[in-house]
Amino acid sequence: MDSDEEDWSQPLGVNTRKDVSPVGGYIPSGDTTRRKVGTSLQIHRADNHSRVIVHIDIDCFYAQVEMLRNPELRTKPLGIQQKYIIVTCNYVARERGLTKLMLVRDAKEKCPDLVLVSGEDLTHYRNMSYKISNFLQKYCPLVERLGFDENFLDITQLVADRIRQGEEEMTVCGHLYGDGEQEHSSGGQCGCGCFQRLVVGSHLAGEIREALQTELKITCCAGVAHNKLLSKLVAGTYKPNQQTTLLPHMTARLLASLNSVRSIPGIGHSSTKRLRELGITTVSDLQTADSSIIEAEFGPVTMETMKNLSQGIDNTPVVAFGAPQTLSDEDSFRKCSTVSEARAKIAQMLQSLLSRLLEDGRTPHTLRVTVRKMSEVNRYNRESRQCHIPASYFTGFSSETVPLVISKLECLAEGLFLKIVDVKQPFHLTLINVAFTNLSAKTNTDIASFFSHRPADSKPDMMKERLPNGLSDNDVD
DNA sequence: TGGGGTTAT
DNA sequence: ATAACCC
Repeated sequence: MDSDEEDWSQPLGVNTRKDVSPVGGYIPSGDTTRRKVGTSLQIHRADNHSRVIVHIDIDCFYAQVEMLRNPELRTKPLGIQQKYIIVTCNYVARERGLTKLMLVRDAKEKCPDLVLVSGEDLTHYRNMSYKISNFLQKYCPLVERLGFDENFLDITQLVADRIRQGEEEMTVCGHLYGDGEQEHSSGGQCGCGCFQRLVVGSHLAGEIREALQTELKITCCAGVAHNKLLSKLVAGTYKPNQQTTLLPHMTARLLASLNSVRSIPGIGHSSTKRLRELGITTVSDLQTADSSIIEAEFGPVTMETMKNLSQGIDNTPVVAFGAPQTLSDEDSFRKCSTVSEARAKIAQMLQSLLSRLLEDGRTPHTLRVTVRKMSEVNRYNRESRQCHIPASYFTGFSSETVPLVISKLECLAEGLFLKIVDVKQPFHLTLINVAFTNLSAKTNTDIASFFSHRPADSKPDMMKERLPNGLSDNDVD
């Protein structure tokens, strides 16, 4: 009966090792087994087909949110504008040749009747984004967010349950990657049961997408595969509002369809540049490149990760999302060159951040200010300073005390700002970011009021308020 | 390009 | 504090 069942919760294969990403949050990697063969070290990468992963990619997310807010926009070409670019647009606009991250000028030229909606305030998008992730979590406990509009679901357990209940599907729900091409080569059976798992997974994905459509009025694309990398890559095969399933034997085909190593999630701008200097530009280049050449440039861990990615191997787990670790607000502009200007922008951002904090319920223990300075050469240069926020700032935090808290935080933020910018010299800023981090678990208001209603002298020494006193509160963490 | 996020060093 | 990475 259960002979086909596998223990998916335990790492499979031998010599399982959790690789540490060299940098960034998303460089997946696979398990490897090293074997001495003569004098050379052969590396065998183990592909793991035991999981079923779904990647959910909301169609032109910001545009969908705005069309829900104002249904009249549905039939019109719609662009979501941030500063002078269209960050995304609906499909009516795409049929007119508009693309993501297009300059407003170019977009208006292509499509004079384009309707523009400002998307600089992310409040509605953020709210809908969490609505969607929480909705998905009701179906599948293991949901990982990637940005505001993408989610990974590990539905391995759900699939196993269905198969145990006797479900036997013969055809996929939605598209099958590579279907319609010649050489089906034995129908893709791999002998480990992954075919049945992925087919059942495609039906679960279909049901989840259907529910998302009827209950939240949101359409999306989905990719179903045996790991995160492939589920994400295959999700975009048919757009919009469609889903695609990849069987392991078509992996090479999917990877061959990519133009550049840059198309692999996890290989970003910097790695692409460094690979190019090694003469590696295509995924095929990376697959066949000499491992020692890559290792010399990136080190052994990243080399293995990249080699694995180039072959569609990715054993990184889906990590359940939680409350965000950062609450930030930023604004970019052509020029900010006076302290009062900066002060006003920072005050504005603190305002909106505090309402978000109020909703969140947690209290931050660190404040960070980041600035982008104008530079002749178009460099990526941001500088930041952070400081501790005394816990007293947020004791008894409520909508009534917001103005008080803001004024204190403005002082902290200005202190940080002055550490980055020498305001005695002329300066030219193009961006300011204010962030709260180090968010503590929901602070129990009862505990706070318990202490604040006692006579001051009955407080334990450590709980006594330390009012802002010179620089003591402005010390770096 | 913008207004967010994450993790690693 | 910065530098990667993701959207």
